[in-house]
Amino acid sequence: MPPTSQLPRPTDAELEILRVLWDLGPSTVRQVHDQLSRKRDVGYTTMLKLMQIMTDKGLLLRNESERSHVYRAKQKEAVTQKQLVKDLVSKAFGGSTEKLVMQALSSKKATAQEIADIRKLLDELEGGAQ
Amino acid sequence: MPPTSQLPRPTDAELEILRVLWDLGPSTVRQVHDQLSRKRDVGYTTMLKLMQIMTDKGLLLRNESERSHVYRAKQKEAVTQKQLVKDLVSKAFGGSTEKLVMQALSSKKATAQEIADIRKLLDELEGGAQ
DNA sequence: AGCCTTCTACGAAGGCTTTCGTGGACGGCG
DNA sequence: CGCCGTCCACGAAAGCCTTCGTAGAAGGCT
Repeated sequence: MPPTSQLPRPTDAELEILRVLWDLGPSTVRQVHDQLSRKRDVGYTTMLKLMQIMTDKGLLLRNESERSHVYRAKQKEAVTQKQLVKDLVSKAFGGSTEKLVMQALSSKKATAQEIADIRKLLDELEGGAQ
Repeated sequence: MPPTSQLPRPTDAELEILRVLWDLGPSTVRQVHDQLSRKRDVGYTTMLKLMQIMTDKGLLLRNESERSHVYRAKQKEAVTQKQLVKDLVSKAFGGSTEKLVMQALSSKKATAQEIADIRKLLDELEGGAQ
């Protein structure tokens, strides 16, 4: 409903739906349900209800011009991800993005390619900043 | 209660308490409440109830030998942080830690020092891996 | 002993999340 | 037209999160 204010953080189940919509693009409840029920046992009306609530919250947009309504994510994937990271940083890392990055990197073996990618990003950040 | 199984993900309010305990070390409800009520208006019994529930869940340990019970976090800060990052990576980044790191770095201006720290960590990772 | 303060315990309320069952509307088909 | 399958709307149930009111136990002080 609120078009201007900040959207609420999606719950786990909502995030699952968002990921399907980002992947498939605008979809009906049926399509989302078909996709999701491959991974998890979930009822059709459960999906429907969830997507209706998400529309009320402003997380999704709904096109009602066809009999089967077509839903799409209001925000792009990257925007939501950025929001979630920011939220986690503030709530679990005392606001330090660096700590989160260090924790993420040290907890997982990165490939040489990934390390190279991150180095490149660091170069760009350094170049752009100062 | 469950000593062996994986602890549940702390809620936002629980994380707030954990952060105080990691900071102060083992503390009474009174001490946690004093600390937290500087930032937020929160009742004493609310804190108490929350910390009792967290003890039931296994997030906290309680020493009852004194009249004022002394609570401490069961897991170290870094362990919980690692868990939270892993959870977010799997639920919002399709399992790609690299994507989370890129998203985190690009969304915040890092200082030269921070960039240097991260580079150092990358060096270590590379050295250790291959 | 009586009173005051501090603490834990208990329970309940209100809100949110997740799940479905049911029912009514719509459109196609025989 | 009447039936069937698909879809949306509604409401409710169960569980969890967060909050707090109240009561009882414990200890100190006079």
